Amino acid sequence: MPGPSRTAFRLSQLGNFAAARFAELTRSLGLTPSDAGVLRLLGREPGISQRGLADRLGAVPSRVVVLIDSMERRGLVTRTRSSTDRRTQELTLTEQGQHALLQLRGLAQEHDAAVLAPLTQEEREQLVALLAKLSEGHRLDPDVHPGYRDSA
Amino acid sequence: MPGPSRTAFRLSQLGNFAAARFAELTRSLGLTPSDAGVLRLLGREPGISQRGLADRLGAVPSRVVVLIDSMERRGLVTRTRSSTDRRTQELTLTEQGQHALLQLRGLAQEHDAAVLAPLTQEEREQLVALLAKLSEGHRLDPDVHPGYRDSA
DNA sequence: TATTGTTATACTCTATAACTATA
DNA sequence: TATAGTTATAGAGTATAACAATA
Repeated sequence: MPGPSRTAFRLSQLGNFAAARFAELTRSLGLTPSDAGVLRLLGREPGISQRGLADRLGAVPSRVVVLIDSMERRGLVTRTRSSTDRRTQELTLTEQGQHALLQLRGLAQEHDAAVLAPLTQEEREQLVALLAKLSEGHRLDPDVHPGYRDSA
Repeated sequence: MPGPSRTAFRLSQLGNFAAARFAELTRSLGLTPSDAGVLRLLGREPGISQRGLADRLGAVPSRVVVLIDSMERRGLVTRTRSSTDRRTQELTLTEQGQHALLQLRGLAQEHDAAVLAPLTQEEREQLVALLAKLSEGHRLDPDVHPGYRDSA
């Protein structure tokens, strides 16, 4: 009666649970999950263009415009025209943006602990290894969480 | 440099990946992920009311109305007024709905195999056990995939 | 001509609130 | 008075398409 084929379902269900909890935490910093994704990426690739960001996020350029509009308004990122190609905007984190990123990383650790709480230390290590292997097998970008998109 | 606190992120990323792939499969049956959730639940609890379905899904009653409207139009479910309480609608799968549910289960198995492909048989069993423990620890409903909702 | 970013617009999904009918 | 279901409406989030500036 337990039935086969429940593992992917469970994975997806737990992933959704974890994402929802994390979204809640980000909101406590005044951020949306999308904001958090941009902060993470800009922390790793400062100076990236909007087009580059769109490609990394798997988003459409117009989506990046409204996203960056909002984050710029809130003082998290700055746009500066590239001197070598004046069509492109170079995106960088402000000090406030870097501060938000640090806070975010702190929350991510608490979040991790909360999500993994039901497991023993040994089980956590097993899980880490298994998820890493799955991620690599499916060629998922370690820095990007699509958050919604179809996988096509 | 690898940094801590990436497990929940990975879980969420992989869950999203799995959900997106499955959504793609359901579309090949002409179903949305929401449809799939209703089919699963109605398969297990035939005759449930719209209110009961809303509670199980964690959705609002008006959401169930449009969902069932659409599925009824497509011949997947029927509404029948309860004879004991004529306010409530009893929801049941049509033959076509049951057929769709069977197809869905077949797809779920293929999906499972594809998602778990990077792992050995032993690793898969480990993963199943770990995810089950996590699910139980967080009291997730084994039949319901919220798909979006905040976890509050 | 092609590309970056922008704007205007529309679509999808979901929720809130007001309403009807039964209880 | 309370509950099941419905309708009408609005909001958030995202995409598509037309456009301006620059290459």
